[in-house]
Amino acid sequence: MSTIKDVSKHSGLSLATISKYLNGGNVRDENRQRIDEAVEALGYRVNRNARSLKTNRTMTVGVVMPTLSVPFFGSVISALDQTLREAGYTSFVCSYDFDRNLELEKLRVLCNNNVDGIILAAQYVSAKELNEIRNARGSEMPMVLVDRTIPGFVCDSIVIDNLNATYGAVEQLINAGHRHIGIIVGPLDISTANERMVGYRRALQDYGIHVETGSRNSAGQHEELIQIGRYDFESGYREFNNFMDMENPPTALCVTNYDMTMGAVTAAHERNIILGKDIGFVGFDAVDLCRIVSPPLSIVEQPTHLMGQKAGEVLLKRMTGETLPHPQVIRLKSHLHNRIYKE
Amino acid sequence: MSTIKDVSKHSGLSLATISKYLNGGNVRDENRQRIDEAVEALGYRVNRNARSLKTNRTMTVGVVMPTLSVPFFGSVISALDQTLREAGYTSFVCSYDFDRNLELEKLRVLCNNNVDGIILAAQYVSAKELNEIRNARGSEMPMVLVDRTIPGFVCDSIVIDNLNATYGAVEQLINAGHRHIGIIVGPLDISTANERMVGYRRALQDYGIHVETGSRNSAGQHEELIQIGRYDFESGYREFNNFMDMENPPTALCVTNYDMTMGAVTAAHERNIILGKDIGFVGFDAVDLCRIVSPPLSIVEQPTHLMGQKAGEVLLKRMTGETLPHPQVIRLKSHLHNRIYKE
DNA sequence: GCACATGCGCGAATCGTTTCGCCTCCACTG
DNA sequence: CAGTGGAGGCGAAACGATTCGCGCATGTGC
Repeated sequence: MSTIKDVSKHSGLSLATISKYLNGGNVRDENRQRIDEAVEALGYRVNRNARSLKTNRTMTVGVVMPTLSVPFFGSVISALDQTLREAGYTSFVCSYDFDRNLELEKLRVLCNNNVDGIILAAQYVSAKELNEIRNARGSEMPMVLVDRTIPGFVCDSIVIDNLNATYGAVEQLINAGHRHIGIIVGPLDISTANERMVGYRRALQDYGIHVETGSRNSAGQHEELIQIGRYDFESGYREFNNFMDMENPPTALCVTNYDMTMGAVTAAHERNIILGKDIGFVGFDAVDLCRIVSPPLSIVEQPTHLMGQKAGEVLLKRMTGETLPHPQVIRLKSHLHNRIYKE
Repeated sequence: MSTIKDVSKHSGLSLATISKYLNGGNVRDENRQRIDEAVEALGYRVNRNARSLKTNRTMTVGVVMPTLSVPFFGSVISALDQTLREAGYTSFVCSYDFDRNLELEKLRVLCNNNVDGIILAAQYVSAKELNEIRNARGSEMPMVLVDRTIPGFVCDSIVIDNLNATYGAVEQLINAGHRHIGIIVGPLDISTANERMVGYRRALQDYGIHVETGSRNSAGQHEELIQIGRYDFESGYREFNNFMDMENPPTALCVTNYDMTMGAVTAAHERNIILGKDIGFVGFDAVDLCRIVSPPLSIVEQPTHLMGQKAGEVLLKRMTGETLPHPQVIRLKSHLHNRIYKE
């Protein structure tokens, strides 16, 4: 592999001159040609490791996500990547596959590999650990959280207005006449899941529906209308069935992410329950799905593309050292596709 | 940020000794402790750029995929990552979003960033370009193709036995009594798509069904039973409708990837055509989906996990310089979930 | 024709590691 | 007790780039 020294020899110019030219500096026209020719002849390409060692910048960004098997994150990443690429950065994506240790490991490896910034959809990692990671190098690593925030960790974040998302969904169900409404949320230690639950509670409250919901069945057991799943297919499937097996099942249901929506729809299908007709239903994210099933589903769609774009923009500002007012938290509105069932 | 020199000063030992210990060498017990203590006290972490500059290895692998919004690739990546991680490598994923230029760019950037190996699901890039990229550095960059091969590019590959996948699917349709069978394939310059078409043709041939299929409509136009889509939702949607609008539409259909299957199912739904009942149907990949729709769909499931794992294993062997017999092409069997429609 | 500003080119130091070859020291053997 | 061998430590030279400060031309204004 040829180095800048070879280019120097081939062109008869000094290292400094070559380097300067290669980094956008001015050289005499004659020398410009000689360098170009030498580079071409030798097939020279800069060694990024050497450059990074010297400059302390890699022009790469690490993206850490809980999984890559869900369209939601794929779509965020796509927009993110495009925004960063336009500014000359390359993004490297890692998934931690919902594994706590892996999440930490990936973050550490990225820092060590000297990315210039990190985009993170955090799940298990604590504020303490994040602070440690962010300051592992001399200066503070630029970082932007997406989709989820970590309580106690002060950081730029791009999130959905989750509260209003479920508020709107539940409100719609109430307007359709429902009073006994169930919800399947994700693990409450994920901020997103928690906020969605709060939105649900508040909607009920505002409409004067008793929130400490659930009734008691004939055995006197409390029948809880807030079920906590794990954001996966099985949770949606299982909790849907649990709801329907209650003595006094809800007449409407809100399911708050993609996989759980898929699970719930599957369970409904197996029980011959027609969503939207037999019970009220609002799902999340599965926009494709709502074109397929019949009747169409009401779905909350999240602005994944915008989210990725904003995250990229904020990170870019931080990386170029632009002084921003304290951590920015951008809250994006989701969109409720409201399909009303008609006979 | 502290360096190995600081550790040296703090511990009173030489650079060479520290480095040796940090890389698994033996030092006296007493020194071991002093180094550990110094590292801890200073929060020292090796600078990977410097290390890579010296060793010419990064312990990272680049993974290049056409998209991250499809579960198929997410699942391959997950298995891949796990396999590589167990061997001490970190994988960085890039998507080229079905963009030809981006595909090239991502590959080049990865090579320049000095990954130790590359996993690629190639689409537009030519054998010539790939050879160039593979040899851009002094030695040949270890590389494994997944899911797709590039004609003329000699390389380890892990692919599906696509021919038998569609052969089996079509055979099943034939056994169910169909004779006028359509197929929606992907762009024929993707090896995978091409092979799937060949499997379709061969099945028809073997069962003595005229292959240069399609009939003529009343206007004398040829009605083609092989439709070429672009592996996306819209293609599936559009081509399904085209088939159904024919004067003499096929009585059964095979759709050969995830997105197109989704598109076709959606179109069928909108036309009130019940797949499996009104027309024979076999889709690809959408395993979740077939639990949802009614009646269940017949689906070809690809062994994504195994594919990722094998790809990782082969790449590891190449990277560690293990001499393998000439390029290995591993062909994995897919699995046909055969759901027979009963009244 | 002279002094001065300006634009370019160059030498050399530096980034943080690894590694080669040599040296020291100690324990063991005969 | 001298000789030997092996383990572990050390100094110094890389790896391939960037960059600081200096010096040499060339061009400008008087």
